Amino acid sequence: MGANLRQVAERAGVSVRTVSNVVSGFPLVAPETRERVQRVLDEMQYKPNAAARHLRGGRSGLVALVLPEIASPYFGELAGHLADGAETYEWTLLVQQTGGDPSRERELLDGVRGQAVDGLIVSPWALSPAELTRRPDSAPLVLLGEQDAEGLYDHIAIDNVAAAAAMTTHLIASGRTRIAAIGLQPHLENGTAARRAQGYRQALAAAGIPYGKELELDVESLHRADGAAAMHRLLDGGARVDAVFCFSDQLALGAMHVAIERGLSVPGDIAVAGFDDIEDGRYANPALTTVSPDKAALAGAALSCLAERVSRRDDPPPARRIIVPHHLEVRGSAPSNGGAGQPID
Amino acid sequence: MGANLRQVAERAGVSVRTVSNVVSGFPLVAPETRERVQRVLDEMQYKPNAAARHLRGGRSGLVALVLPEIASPYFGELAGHLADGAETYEWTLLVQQTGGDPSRERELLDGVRGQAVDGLIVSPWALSPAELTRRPDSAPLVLLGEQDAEGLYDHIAIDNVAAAAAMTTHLIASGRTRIAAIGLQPHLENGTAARRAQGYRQALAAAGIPYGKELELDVESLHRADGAAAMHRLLDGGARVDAVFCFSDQLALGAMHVAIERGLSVPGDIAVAGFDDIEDGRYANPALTTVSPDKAALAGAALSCLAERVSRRDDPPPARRIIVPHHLEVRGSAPSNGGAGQPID
DNA sequence: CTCTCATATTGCAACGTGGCATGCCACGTT
DNA sequence: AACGTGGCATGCCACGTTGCAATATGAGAG
Repeated sequence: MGANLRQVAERAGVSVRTVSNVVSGFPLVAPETRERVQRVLDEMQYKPNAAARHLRGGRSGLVALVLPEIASPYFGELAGHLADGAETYEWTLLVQQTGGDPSRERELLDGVRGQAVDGLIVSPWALSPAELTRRPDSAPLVLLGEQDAEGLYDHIAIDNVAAAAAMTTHLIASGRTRIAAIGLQPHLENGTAARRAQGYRQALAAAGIPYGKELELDVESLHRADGAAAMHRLLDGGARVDAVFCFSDQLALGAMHVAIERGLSVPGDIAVAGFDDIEDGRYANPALTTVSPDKAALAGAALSCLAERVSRRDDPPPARRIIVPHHLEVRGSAPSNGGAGQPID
Repeated sequence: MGANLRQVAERAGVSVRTVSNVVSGFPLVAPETRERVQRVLDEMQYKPNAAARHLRGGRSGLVALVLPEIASPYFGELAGHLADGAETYEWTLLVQQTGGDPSRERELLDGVRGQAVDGLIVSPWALSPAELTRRPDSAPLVLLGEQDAEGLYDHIAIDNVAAAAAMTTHLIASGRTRIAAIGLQPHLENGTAARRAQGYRQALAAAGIPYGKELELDVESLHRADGAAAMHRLLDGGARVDAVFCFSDQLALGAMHVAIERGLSVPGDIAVAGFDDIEDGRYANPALTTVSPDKAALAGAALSCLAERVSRRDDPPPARRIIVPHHLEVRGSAPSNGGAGQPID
């Protein structure tokens, strides 16, 4: 077990307080005292007790990451950036999965581990803006993803409408006209899918291409299996289609798998585009064209926002809406130049 | 902020101790007192203070997961199982990435966040067994993956030798004879790659197929890019090859991507097999044949081992070696029946 | 030689909880 | 009536740390 301040103080022949001063770098300590105490600290391998510090100072050094599931590649990559970045602030990242369960989301928002965290980074799934407001005042919180909770919390996201429109425009420019969308989630209020759908429709409208229900497919969640199932529905439905824009890479990989399994050529018969730029997509066959959000920037902004909010708890700044850059990553599954064959019936 | 015991006690007209007794379910409390106190607790939304409990009781309710990187799909899926399972023990999972850096691994083993965790679940990368022993006595630890630290710590793993042999035998049975291996890591001492290589060679030897250096490819790490690079080296080397067994799914996906990019048919010209059964492989094109470890069992065993070790800190049980089941997941990239064309030169 | 000031060190208290020992009361027994 | 018993409630303390205020020491100025 590590030694505590009292034991070090005894051995060094000074008071506990002085040892504490040395440890915390308080300037008013005589150089020789500091040196002697430091030697004893090293000798006894003193490690500050986190529990005591937390109790005394109210800071735990923990930040909770609340998300639907860590096994999802997008969240995994994001968590990686967050865990790395957290070190800058001397924070440790703690993972809380909600599994998309609203009651669990609510519970975690109210208090993760008995308020023992300095802040929360939350990626909401099922909770509506209204429910987010019903939160008892506890640890600071930043939201990942655009929310309609404008003015209540900081939220960090890319411009989903613009990104979806850009991707749709890219598909149109490459010669596609029958572009389906997979990934609408009408039963959810978190707004992300709705925004992507909005960008998709905007771009179609701008190009004078009609859009409608038969090319818009709902999904329950964003797993590959959902994308696969949606693709089956789409192809079974008999609608003419020469491109599919999926609102996540996982959906896209599922959809593309089914397309190929059913004998279609990608991108020859049908182009496939995704959203998120997860590592899998880069090495898929063909490689997946996708919207690439700057995940490092997303993580960095979330952390710096949270840090500011933690340091100014008495005088909280107004909630901010931070837009992080994104770009299109054009790869084989939906290349720029045609590559399109005839739309299939 | 949440109310504390003292405030609740005042409001309820009892002592702090009695409130504490109610909270902790101590039996010697009169039913009516209990009820009254409980009502006040609910009213004031009392939430126990984790820092104080930790300081008093020495339990933090935190378990650290120490791994190379959370963004890696295998670890992401594992972390998901661990985070779910941790709830059974009222633990919260905390993520520490080492990035494969030995000094960082050492540092984290010595003390995560100032000993503030109840235990550690560690997936070592670069540390040798010898270095693992040089650990100051602190929080209990279980290792993921087979280690040569026999007798020192619990370690939970699948039988890597048997699994690799089984996959190699499967490839042989499907008619392949020139089977390359991608994923050896001679510079690492953690032993996992070495064990898989051992199983691979055993199976080849058992089938009377010679093996040698020109079909065994080293990698620096286990990313898709490493698999891709190795595949380029293999194909550029000009060796005849009709199958590739990669020691991780990520390597396999990278390798398969390159094979297809370079115009080979998978599995026609070359079969590809992986290891880990990550979700990506299931939806790859073609779907990836792989060794599937029972990740839920792995996570469950790690947690239950750790829990036992935590509860018996004074009387620690001997270190155990737990083998978790695995099975072959045969899919399109290396099917059972031939599908093999001629080996390429 | 004393007063002041800056530097250096210290003791006390408190953060919220739970273990321990003890106090108190009512009731039943001798 | 005195005593024992068991149910219930409470006060004190310690866990390790740090903020605050107070004190000790030495140097320099008047």
